[in-house]
Amino acid sequence: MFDLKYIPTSMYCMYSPTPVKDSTRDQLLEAAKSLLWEVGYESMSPRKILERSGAGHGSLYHHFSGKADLAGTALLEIEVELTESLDRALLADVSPIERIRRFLNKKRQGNKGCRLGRLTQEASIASPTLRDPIARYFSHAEKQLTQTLQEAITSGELQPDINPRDLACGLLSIIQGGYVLSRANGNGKYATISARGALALLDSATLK
Amino acid sequence: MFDLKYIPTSMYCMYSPTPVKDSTRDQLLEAAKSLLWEVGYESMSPRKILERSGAGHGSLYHHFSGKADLAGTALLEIEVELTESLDRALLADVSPIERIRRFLNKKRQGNKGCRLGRLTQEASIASPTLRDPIARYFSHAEKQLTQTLQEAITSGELQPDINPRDLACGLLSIIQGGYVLSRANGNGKYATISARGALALLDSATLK
DNA sequence: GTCTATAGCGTGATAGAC
DNA sequence: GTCTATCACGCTATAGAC
Repeated sequence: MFDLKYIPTSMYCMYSPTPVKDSTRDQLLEAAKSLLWEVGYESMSPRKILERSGAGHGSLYHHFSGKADLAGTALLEIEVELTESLDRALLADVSPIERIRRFLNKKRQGNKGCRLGRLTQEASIASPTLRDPIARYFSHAEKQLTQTLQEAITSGELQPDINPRDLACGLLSIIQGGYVLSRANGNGKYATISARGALALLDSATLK
Repeated sequence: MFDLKYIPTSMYCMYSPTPVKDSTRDQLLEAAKSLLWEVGYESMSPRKILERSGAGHGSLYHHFSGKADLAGTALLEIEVELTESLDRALLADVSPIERIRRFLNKKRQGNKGCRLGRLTQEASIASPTLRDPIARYFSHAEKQLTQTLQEAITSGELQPDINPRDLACGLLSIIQGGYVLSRANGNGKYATISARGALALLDSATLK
């Protein structure tokens, strides 16, 4: 049996023409998703979730087994959203290198951090409920970028002596590290500056 | 008057032939430094600090005004240590590009994260006590890397159309992002893989 | 300089009425 | 499905004896 309750909110549209986004459960999820981005998992107290969602104490523990369960469900939705966004950037409607550029040029909120990457430092991600969505997203991103870079080599756009997987990880890291620099310097622009550095390097490895 | 109490432990050797590293205050600092690396600031409770250091409750609040003060002092020491390590890698005893390679090739503990970068996601770094040492380190690193890359361009090692500051931020980001990937994947090797990607890109931007 | 006792507060969850 | 009351616990800090 396929329990509709466990389908991420962002996927409802695939199954229902009128997605119910204003149920108490959904409001709890939206509150959790925004708090995970703003303050992370450990600092996201039930109190804050209830304040932001407008839900009552009873509702949280009725719809979810607890904080970890709510966060895990929220992370599943975030995973879907980020994965869709990544796949859109890498859509094969332009040349492989052009897709990579589109990915690097994405708008990013440096001062807030990556919605998944920022949770990576917390001790609590040792728990599979929290770790799995994060690990799956990065694993998918690595795979898709590697494949796109491999295509770029095959098509003669990129120097053939470059290891596509190493470069894929390097590019993913630049994005994640750009967030770190942004927060360290208290200046969201560092995410953009770092991406620009990556674009320049990529350019010099590109065969004209 | 220059208060010796505020000289980072790692600098004692410069002033005294027999550095006192076993005082209760120093034990508290060492415990805080290791905990900041392992669990971060917010999860570093006074209880854990006292357990690890062997000090008693009274000592903590005698030597420091509280948790924030202790952490701030510990961060000052970490800042000095990381800065020294960076400067050693960039020592001008080899060619500029070779110095950059030495920096990228440093041994790193991917599964633990950067001792300063990992604190970047916590809400508490809004406080200057915690933010300043982190911001100073990254600012210094950006400056030193930029200068080294500029030298590489001047000496004809690096393509002149590359913006040294953008690239400096890109390289710093790759290191920081490598830590993020390592923790996301639960595999410390990603820090090395990302650095390898950076080295390859740098190679292709280097004039042979 | 270190000890013990204690305090106020927030967290994360449970119980049971409605 | 939501409400209020309540709980045990850990956090961070203070007080005052020694």
